[in-house]
Amino acid sequence: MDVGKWQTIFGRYEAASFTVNKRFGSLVKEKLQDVLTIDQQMTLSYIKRFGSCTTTELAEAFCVNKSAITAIVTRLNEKGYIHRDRDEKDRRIVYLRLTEEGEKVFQWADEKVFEVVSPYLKIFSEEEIETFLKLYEKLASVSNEGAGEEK
Amino acid sequence: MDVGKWQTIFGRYEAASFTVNKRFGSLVKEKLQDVLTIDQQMTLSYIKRFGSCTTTELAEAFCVNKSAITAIVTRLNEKGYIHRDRDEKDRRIVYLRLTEEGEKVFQWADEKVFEVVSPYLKIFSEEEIETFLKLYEKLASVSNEGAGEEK
DNA sequence: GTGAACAGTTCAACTCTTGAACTAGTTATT
DNA sequence: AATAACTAGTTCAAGAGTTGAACTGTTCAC
Repeated sequence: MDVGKWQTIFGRYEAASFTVNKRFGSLVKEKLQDVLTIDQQMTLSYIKRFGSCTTTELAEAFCVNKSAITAIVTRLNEKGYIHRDRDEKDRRIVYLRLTEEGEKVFQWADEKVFEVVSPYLKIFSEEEIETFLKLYEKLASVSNEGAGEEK
Repeated sequence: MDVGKWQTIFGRYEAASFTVNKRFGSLVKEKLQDVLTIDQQMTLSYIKRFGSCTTTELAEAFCVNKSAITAIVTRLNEKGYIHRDRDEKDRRIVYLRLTEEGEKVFQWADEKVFEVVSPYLKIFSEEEIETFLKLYEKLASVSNEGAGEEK
């Protein structure tokens, strides 16, 4: 394939991801009202998935500085959704866990996001969605390689 | 398909888009250095695509309040990348256009974004990328329907 | 035991965002 | 023509997320 063709493909990808991200982002934000921001929801989601995790882990997953995570976690902690537990053996490490309240609000928020997004996924046939996800996951997987170097 | 299956699909979609967006976002940001933020780049890109546009148009496309656009445009204007031209007939309307400098910096930034993203797209076969884009564009298209109501 | 490395936090400065209040211009109504 | 209603855009205060530098504690290696 020549250069021009790749530019066309890039342009199409750019346009599609722009639209999907802005639209979904806006709908999700609206659904979560003043309870959680999108970043707060994603933070709870990540911690929930792994049971507990550290600031450093979150910073790597979110591709941001650790201080950005500290800020988000502090807000979630003030709202009573997250615990900060120091490791007994290595006292530098702080484990982040959901509180009871945090579990509840995460459940609620995840349901809301599902309600917003799933109707749009349901317009696809079972075969289409499988094909799409396989390719999207492939993209996610390669974009994740060589992840150690930056930040 | 039953509910559980849709939840699985939703989870897979959530995970893939999270990874791709965070990774690409981080790489693009790094490439654009202190010249442009991602939102500024997307704003220049949108204006470039349509030749000129208004604050209201941008706000709808980006799914944000008009005042958010005013802020971004003001910064781009201070940097000398954007003109504000009042419509002669309807003097409420302000047309936003790229300056010479704006055209140049957009060209540069678009090239940078292309350099970051295209290597990851190139791992797909021609058939795969076409299938993926068709489905992604379908998702973009349906997510864009019913766009008039909100905000 | 000292110095290097690491985990996490604090801080100032910036960008983006909202929502309310506002200016200025246009359209509709009577 | 005068008033009211609407529209385009801006300003402002407040809040969220981000960076990068400087900092506190803690652990590890020599």
